[in-house]
Amino acid sequence: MKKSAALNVSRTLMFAFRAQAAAVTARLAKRGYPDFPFAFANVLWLVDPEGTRSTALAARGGVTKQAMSQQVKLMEQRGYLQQTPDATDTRAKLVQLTELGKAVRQASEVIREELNKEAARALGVGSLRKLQADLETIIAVYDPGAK
Amino acid sequence: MKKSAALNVSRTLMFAFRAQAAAVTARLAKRGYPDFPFAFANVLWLVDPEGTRSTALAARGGVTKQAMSQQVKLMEQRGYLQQTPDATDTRAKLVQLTELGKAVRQASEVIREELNKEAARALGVGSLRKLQADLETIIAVYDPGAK
DNA sequence: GATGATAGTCAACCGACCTGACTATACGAG
DNA sequence: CTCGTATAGTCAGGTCGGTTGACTATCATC
Repeated sequence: MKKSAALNVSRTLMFAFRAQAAAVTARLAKRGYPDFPFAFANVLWLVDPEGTRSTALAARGGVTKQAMSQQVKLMEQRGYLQQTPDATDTRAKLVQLTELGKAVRQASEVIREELNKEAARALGVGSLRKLQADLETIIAVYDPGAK
Repeated sequence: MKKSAALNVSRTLMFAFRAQAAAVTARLAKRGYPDFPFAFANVLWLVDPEGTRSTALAARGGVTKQAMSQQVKLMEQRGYLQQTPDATDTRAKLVQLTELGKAVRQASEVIREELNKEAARALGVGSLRKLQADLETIIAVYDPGAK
């Protein structure tokens, strides 16, 4: 009757997340950006071209503004981001990608596509799309209040 | 043409993982085990009835033996686990669930089933199974060397 | 112009992991 | 039997990514 491996989405999800994060950092390293933590890549993906307030980044990233502001500071120190005052609000700063930041982001986009492609090769494009959609459904089910 | 939301399994995976972890801890709290971190639950699931060496737990959990041994120590302090010498090897200890540990594990099993059921309701059982299988495929693709 | 929301910072802390160095026991040659 | 190597586990110290709480400065509104 082979019930297939016990249904444990929890564990699988965790390992999938880890594997994926590890793959991204490994490949970034291979492309000339070693010591570029996965969390940095995450932030990179949240910044939009005109620049974004760190508060907004925090919201998008699902973390506190303090956490995000710390990451931003680190990434600024390392030259991936810069902050410029927001013309429309003296309190606010716009977080923007530096040239270096844009380069890493570019690389990370390529990597993401690579990974997508490899996943699609293993699963089929349809399945991959469905995977993402189903994950989103699950997020909604598990965490009705979240972003 | 609605390309549907950009294919970004990475992000989705992360949020799914977070949502799921949050759901588990929240429900454990609701069942009378507050302050029971998700990581504890993870360890709980790894221990088998006869007891398991912490090294083996580490391997199953995908972490170093030091990390696992620290978790085990914490959980022992809180009364969820106990360690007894392994008769077959003086160096080794067998990690076992205490009564309390068994109770929490029981609760966590129930919760896991709840979550599975809710996910299955939203997706259909077939999709849920496929989701898990596809995630496993992806793990294999992204992290060829891992467990 | 007082009042309350919002942008961001500072400081302290924590959880979960890591590496490196170590001790004690086990075990398979020789 | 003992010697070298492998294995079980600990200790110490550090890192990374996040948290909460308290605060300042600016904005927006009534």
